[in-house]
Amino acid sequence: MKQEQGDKRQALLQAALELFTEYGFHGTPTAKIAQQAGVATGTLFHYFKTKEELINQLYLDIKEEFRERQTEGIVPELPLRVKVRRIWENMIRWFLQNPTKILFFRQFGASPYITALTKEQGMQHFKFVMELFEEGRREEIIKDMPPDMLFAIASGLIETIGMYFLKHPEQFDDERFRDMTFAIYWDCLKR
Amino acid sequence: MKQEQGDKRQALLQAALELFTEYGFHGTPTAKIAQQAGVATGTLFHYFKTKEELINQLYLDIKEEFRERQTEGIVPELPLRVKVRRIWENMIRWFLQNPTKILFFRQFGASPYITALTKEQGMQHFKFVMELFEEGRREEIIKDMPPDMLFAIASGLIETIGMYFLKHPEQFDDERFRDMTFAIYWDCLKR
Amino acid sequence: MKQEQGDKRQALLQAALELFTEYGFHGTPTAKIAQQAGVATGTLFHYFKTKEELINQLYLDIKEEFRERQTEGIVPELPLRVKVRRIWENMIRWFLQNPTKILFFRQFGASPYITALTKEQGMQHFKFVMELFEEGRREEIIKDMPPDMLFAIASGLIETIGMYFLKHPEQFDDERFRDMTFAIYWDCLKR
Amino acid sequence: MKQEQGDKRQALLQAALELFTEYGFHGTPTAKIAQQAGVATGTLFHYFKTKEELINQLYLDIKEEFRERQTEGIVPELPLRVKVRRIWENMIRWFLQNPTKILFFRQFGASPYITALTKEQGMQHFKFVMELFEEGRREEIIKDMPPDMLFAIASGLIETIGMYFLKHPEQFDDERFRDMTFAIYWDCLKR
DNA sequence: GATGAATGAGTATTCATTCAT
DNA sequence: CATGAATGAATACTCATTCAT
Repeated sequence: MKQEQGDKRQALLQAALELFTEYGFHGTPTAKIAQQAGVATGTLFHYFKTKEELINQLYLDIKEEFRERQTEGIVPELPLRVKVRRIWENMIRWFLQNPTKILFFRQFGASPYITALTKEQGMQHFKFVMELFEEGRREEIIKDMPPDMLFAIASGLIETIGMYFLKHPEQFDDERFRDMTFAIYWDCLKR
Repeated sequence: MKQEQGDKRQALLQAALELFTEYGFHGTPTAKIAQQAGVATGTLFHYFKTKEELINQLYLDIKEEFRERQTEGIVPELPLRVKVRRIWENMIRWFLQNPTKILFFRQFGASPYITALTKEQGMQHFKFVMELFEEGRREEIIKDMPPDMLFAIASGLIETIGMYFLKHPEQFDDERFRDMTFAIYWDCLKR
Repeated sequence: MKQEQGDKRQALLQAALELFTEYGFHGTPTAKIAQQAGVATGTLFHYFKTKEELINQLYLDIKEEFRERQTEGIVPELPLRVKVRRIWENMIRWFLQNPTKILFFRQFGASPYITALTKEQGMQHFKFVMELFEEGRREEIIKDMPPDMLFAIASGLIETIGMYFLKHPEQFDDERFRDMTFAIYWDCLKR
Repeated sequence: MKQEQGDKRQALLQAALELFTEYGFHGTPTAKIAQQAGVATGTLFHYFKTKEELINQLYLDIKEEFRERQTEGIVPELPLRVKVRRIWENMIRWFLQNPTKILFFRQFGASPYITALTKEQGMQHFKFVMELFEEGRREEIIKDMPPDMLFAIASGLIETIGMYFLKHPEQFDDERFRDMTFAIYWDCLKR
């Protein structure tokens, strides 16, 4: 029984994620989230002060999970291009395994419900990649451009490619397509 | 007096655009749209059967305007790279002149309010560019990849770059930055 | 063309009758009445100051038509029972030929939309029958009871029988059923 | 405290009944029903999914109450005519004690708001009377006519008589009037 | 007379949130 | 901690009526 600590919280977040991506924030009443999570309506407000807090918490949780996955298998010794490729594959694979999560970002990344503070906190999760790019730039492997431009473009491109593979999952199993799309990504970044 | 034909409809669309990008669909009551457009609440429903129809109509209207601007100054004689560059600049410039319009797409492109039919109709507006890419691919100037992948990536990248310049408008006045960002775009596409 | 005088008024009343019996007063917008009558929305208000006036006018028009039909073929020489029978048949036949009209009364006879004044005016149309009953009472053919009780019961019973035949129109073609139901009616009235 | 179970539901039905008979369905906003019942506007929709459901529930509740009252004091040993008389008086008395309830049926029995299903369910409440009539018909006490005709006429007549006494309540205290009106009813039915 | 675009008050219903149990 | 009945502000949409043409 003790192992159920936080179970309800987690169930609420999961239910919210599924419903939000299918029906949108407004299309998803808190009562329905609670119902799908198998708890009473009041319980949601026990774990999250408001619906907005739930939304923002969900955003941060997903970002955090994303960050953890991103750097799996990365060791310092690897050459830059290999590191970038591995991170790239980590991200795309995570997208394909968690479609609702990337859809969540696509839909709500620009939503007024997500506060500026939350977005800023979410950004913290990408320090590692930004530093990697910066290193590449110093070594004249990566294009010489403002770091935030670089980051914006790289993130946007990954998301776009992820969305594409989400529609054509079978293509990702084909190494040629993986190489082709990574080539696009890399051509963008490299000098 | 006759010049006022459609004035109210236009005013409603404009008001909706501004309010939607600031407060979201749900955060914008129809009454507020009507008020800002300077018409009665009922009038909105005279022109658009539902709020959803207004939203979808707005989407299509903007896409159409976008399409018109996109191909300005393009003549058949120009070499492919020049055509692509010109279209690219047309698009970015239009973004900078119409920030609310690109924000509208960013926020609502994935919204469940925009119907699949509307999105499909919106796609029709990009035939010209798709054919241009196809031509480039046959001439072995542009990467050999599935056309929808190419299109998805190109559109995503343009939007990303547009969003970046929206945050740093002064950089777009500097030719070096324009060249640099177009180079990124072109590196993505070219063989 | 001159023969079309009043055509629109008549068309409006007819459209209103059909729509009211199908959807109720509230379920029938004036715009729909106008549309079905083939006139502009504003035109309705040219002929009837308000929707309520249209309703009340419709009520009176139908009552008047009913009154006209009621006494067809009645001549003073006939014995009382024969007169009553003939009136009875006139009424039932009119019901069967004008189902929407009797439905209109059933549905809206007690509606707050029909003003007291209208109902009183509608009553005037039944003087003839009331006098006939009174005469029968004096001649000790008809039960000795208060005239308004008699009239209420007789009217109620006719309507009930009319509604019954409306559901089973083929039975009215069978003389035995006509006799049977008239017998019920007459048993009510006669001493 | 537990005695308040269902109190709000009952209060809503009672308020609705009063307001509907006075102002009609359309003339009665749900907000007013809630207010008169002493509950919040949202509470109405907690107990009844829609206004229409409230209306139909009210219809069935009244029918059910009517049925319960109808057969009070009826024991099998009584002769048929006495049973019919007692039922008749039960019904008229109930009408006089519950004027809004009979008015409700008069006004809304034919309303499109009351669904066919509801009307059918309401019919179930009259099995007892229908069987009684059927028995009388077999014993050749009651006229030989189709059962639904008999039932329609008997119900219509009771309602008409009830409405009459509602307008002249003092007459019902006079035994002669009770006898007279029952005689009319019975003359209709008996052979 | 006839039109139909425009009006804006009115209404059913939803839903985030509270709180007594 | 958990419940779910109760709340009432908020909102999309309707519709009788007006009036400039």
